[in-house]
Amino acid sequence: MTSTQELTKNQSLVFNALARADGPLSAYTILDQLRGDGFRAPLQVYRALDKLLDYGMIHRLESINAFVACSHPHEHNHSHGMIAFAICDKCGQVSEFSDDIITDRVRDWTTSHGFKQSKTTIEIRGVCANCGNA
Amino acid sequence: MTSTQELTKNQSLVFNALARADGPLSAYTILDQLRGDGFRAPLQVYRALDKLLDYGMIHRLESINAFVACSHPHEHNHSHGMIAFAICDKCGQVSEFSDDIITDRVRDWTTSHGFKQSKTTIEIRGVCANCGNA
DNA sequence: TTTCGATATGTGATGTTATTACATTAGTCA
DNA sequence: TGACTAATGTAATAACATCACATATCGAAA
Ligand SMILES: [Zn+2]
Ligand SMILES: [Zn+2]
Ligand SMILES: [Zn+2]
Ligand SMILES: [Zn+2]
Repeated sequence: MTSTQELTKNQSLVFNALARADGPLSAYTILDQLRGDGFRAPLQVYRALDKLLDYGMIHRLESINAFVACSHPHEHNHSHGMIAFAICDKCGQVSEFSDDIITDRVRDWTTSHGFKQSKTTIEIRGVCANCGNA
Repeated sequence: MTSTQELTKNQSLVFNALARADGPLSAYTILDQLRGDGFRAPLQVYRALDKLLDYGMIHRLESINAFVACSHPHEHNHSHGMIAFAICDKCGQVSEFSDDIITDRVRDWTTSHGFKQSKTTIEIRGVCANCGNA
């Protein structure tokens, strides 16, 4: 499930929309982009997004209700640590990175508190280097 | 601005609704709870929430579209580091903590990338110790 | 005290994001 | 074939959030 080839038609269409975008897209923006391909209802987008999230090919940005293609295209599912996103509020660009020490600190807290973590969101909002130099 | 006394009527009503709740509440849940106090429209809630967020008295949980009273009632605005939330998907309980090392690591990344951070979200979803022992 | 500006409020309409419910279609495997 | 699972199509609805405009409240300046 880590190759674009095995995707269904709708999943491919949604993934390609995200992959060619230069930033995150909302589900309804994707829907509008794919009307020419036969998309008519939000569920067609959301169902594909759910699968792509499962496969680790895209990420959901909780703080802006949008989705972005994973920037590590050949290592889906991020078997390494948890992922952080830096989101520019000016231009919308998203930088994805992971940090082992943050991963460790979060795991330390959860284990010491008996908390079984399933998914962790780290989103840094601000202004990127390009936009800050304006 | 760090005392409940200086709040307006609507702000007090919304804050008290969150303070007496045992977990996060959505804006519309708050609205329903306050209909008896004269609330009729979402904006009455959202405007109060915005102010309370400004004052640091409440937090917004991005991953569940809900709001929670700050669990550090006497140190609003968290002049210390950034805050992380552990959210139990079973019972809804939220634990709030901050970690200087995580704060440092995030700041290291942002400064080295010229990214001016304004607000950082860290939300850990999972199952708390109580619910995990079921 | 009157005037003014800033803040807060009331209300309806609208915009945006996500899910429910049900019917249909397409592939898989006895 | 039949039975099963996954994927899809569609309409309706739910859940979350903001816009636009009118009104009210309060404190400082004149
Ligand atoms: Zn990724
Ligand atoms: Zn930017
Ligand atoms: Zn707090
Ligand atoms: Zn729990």
